[in-house]
Amino acid sequence: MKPYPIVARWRDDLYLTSASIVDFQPYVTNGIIPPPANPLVISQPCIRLVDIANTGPTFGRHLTIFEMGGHHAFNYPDKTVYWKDETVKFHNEYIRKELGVASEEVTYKEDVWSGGGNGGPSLETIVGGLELDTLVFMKFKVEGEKFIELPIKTVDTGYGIERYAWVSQGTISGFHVIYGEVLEELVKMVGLTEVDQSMLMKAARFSGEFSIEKSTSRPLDRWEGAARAIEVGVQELADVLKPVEDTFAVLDHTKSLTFLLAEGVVPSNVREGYLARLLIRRTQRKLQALGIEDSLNELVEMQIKKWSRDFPYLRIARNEILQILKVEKKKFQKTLFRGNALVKRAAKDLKSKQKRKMPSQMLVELYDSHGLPPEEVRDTAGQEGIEVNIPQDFYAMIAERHLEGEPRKPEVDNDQALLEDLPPTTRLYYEDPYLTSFESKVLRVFDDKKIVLKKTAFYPEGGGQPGDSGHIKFNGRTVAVTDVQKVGNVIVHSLAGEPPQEGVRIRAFIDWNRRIYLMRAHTATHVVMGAARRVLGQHVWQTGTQKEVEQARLDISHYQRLTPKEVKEIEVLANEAVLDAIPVDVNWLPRSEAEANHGFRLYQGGAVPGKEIRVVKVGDWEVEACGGTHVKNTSELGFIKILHTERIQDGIERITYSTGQYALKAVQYKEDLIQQLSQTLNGPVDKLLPTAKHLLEEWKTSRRTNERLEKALAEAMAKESTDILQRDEIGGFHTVTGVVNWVSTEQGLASVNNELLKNSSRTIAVTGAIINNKARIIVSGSSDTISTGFNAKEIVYEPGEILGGGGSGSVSFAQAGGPKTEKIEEAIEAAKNSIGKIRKTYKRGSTDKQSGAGK
RNA sequence: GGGCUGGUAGAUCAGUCGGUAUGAUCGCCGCCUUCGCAAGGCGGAGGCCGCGGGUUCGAAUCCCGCCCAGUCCA
Repeated sequence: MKPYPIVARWRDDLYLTSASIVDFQPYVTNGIIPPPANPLVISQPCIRLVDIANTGPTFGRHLTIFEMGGHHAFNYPDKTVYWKDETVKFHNEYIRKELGVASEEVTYKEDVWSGGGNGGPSLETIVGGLELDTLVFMKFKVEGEKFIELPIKTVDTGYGIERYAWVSQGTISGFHVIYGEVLEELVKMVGLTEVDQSMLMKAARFSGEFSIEKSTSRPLDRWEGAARAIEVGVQELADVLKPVEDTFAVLDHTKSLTFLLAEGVVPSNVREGYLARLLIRRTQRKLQALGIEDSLNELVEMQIKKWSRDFPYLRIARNEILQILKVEKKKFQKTLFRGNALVKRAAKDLKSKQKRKMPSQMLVELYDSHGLPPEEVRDTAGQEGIEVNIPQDFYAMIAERHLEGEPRKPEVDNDQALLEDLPPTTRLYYEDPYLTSFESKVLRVFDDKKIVLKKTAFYPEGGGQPGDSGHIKFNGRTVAVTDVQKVGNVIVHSLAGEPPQEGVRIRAFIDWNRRIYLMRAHTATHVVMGAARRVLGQHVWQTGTQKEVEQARLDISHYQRLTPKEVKEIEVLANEAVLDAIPVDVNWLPRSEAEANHGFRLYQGGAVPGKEIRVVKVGDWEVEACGGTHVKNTSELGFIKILHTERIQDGIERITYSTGQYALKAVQYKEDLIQQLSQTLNGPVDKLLPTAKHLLEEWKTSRRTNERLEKALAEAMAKESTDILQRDEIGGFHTVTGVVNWVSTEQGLASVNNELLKNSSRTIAVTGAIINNKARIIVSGSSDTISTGFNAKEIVYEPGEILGGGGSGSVSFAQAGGPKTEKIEEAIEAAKNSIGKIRKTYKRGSTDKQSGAGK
């Protein structure tokens, strides 16, 4: 068999292909479709990120990307291909006769294997201390504690292809044999040639002990044994091994990235895109440690060159891969730049509080919210003299923050059991999507309002297309159909009135205007998808859709915000497809035939269940597996108008559009807006932009002018002795009080106060004004007043109450206000009275202090 | 899909208890200095405090919604 893609698009329970058997789950292993061959052999590229920390340290025992050789046999109750004994026999023959391994060097270790809901006996085979493969005999379905025997028993073998190569060639590390010339090139770039080769050779014999254990508290422990055995210091050994480990890891990660990006995985903060981002950032950090931080693209190019001999599609995707990496690297640099500035500020803040250590909670926060690895934080904070201890359970602390809020399970559909005895409903909407009315018999009535018909043209909700609505007629009555759902193979109609009896014949009518627009929306989605891929590239995949009558939306993977230019190009191309009047063909094909003819691009809408797949083909424009109803020809869409785009996640763009009359309506709506704008601004449509700019400029200028004028007036008022304001001597203060009726803003009134204080160092200013139909007064005092017991905040409480509001502020500056504008003079008088009482308060205050009563 | 940050001058960011944005640094403009440049000194311009609601006498600040950006987890 040819290998399957590395992104498991045909499954909704996995992002990536992690084993060769994944290719055949669940349809072959559950007996829904026959295997493409039986028995079969495959070498399947797989990605697993669970061992990412040890990829590098263990010299090749752990990898994130590897090929799993599998020979599989699917044993049916009536036909056995081969099982345990033959499998072991075949394996043993291969090892001994083909590879020439001596019998006594092969160890078989028996165990019980379970995973992914299946289980059975297994054998691990070990040669020269290295586990080479696992032979699994899947015969149980695992449900909790129970093992239930499966009708189809599958031989699931996994041969570690890279491990075979390593063992058979006896190189220092697995990476030497996997990457050959790419490794040599990288070693040159890093400058590792000066590394003590003999020490590396000696140490390699102990590389099985080098794995990073989560519990290890001291980072050098894992090299302890090797260092003792070859009689060097552990630090000396670590200095040699650290860059070697990083070099190995970089080789592995860049290969993983090459395969992931080639299959259209776009780096993102969600789903498999996040895995790609994780790999890029990890690789980038290692490249930095090795001192070759600018060589990511160069390395990936080398990987493309090497692996496209076996996987030619890598070469086709070359330009897109490199472009995506470039964009992603820039994003990472920006994040780091921003983050390090943040760490520096945090460190300075800690220093100012006389703290020398960074609390671990801060470290967690920096990683979780800002993506800063703890090591990076330690380095940056260290430069500011702040000590950072990375807790042993750092990542557990992160995990803890994400524990709350388990994803809620979808509600269990109880209807299914109720309807199990019914035959599958005949789906007239597939036979003729243009059928608007039909006759049928009522097979089942339940829940007082739900009915099942023998056959129906009502489309049940699915694939982002809402269910149809309409009505049924029987016994001279008419009842509306409000919702249509698929339950198993049966279609359930919800009614808005009293349902017919079981067995009654009814006549049904579909709300056709609604349905035809849902069909247009659905076909338009395929057309826009095809256009988007042509404009943006092969990495564009559909990640979700929703169709409505007036508009539909399509979410696609893309690594950058869509530019208005790209959106226009997509719109133009989509409408070209409409003008070209492309026929839409629908065919039911066996799963393997559909995959063979059209590739895994079929699964745009996610995994599709079933033995046969409904393939919707819009000429050469777009082919997708799809269960929706479609128009016969793209010309029926009339016109596609993209309404807007948004970024719903990093790496996912949402495009919203309308078809036909609704598209026209959208254009007309925008035209109306422009007309209204033109009337409001009193300018011709084609001069709207300069008019608006001009207006905005003018507004800004006049606002500034106003501010300046108010300030100048305030200054003038403070200097001149006008009779607007009243000047008194109260309780030893100069007071300036009164209503300033020409100010229009809080700032204006404040600057008047500010200017008044400049008269002397013992001035108290109380000014009021009507601002926005509310009374407002400000009380402030100049420098000496505060030390003599003046507190603006206290003065302002009473006036605030008088005005029907409140007041507060600081010791030297306070504001009060309220809706009772007619009482503004009264409020100012109250403030003056309070000022008169200050001295008393002050004296009493000091008396209290002497008597020791405190406040 | 869920969690967590952030959005204030051209850039990076302060802004405490809701009460005048005397905002800071860099950059920009002018002047001084110089044959000229850089550096330095002095002065200046530059803000719908992301958008829309709400609470309040009063919101950059509190509450709700939206938009934009970042990040972690599955």
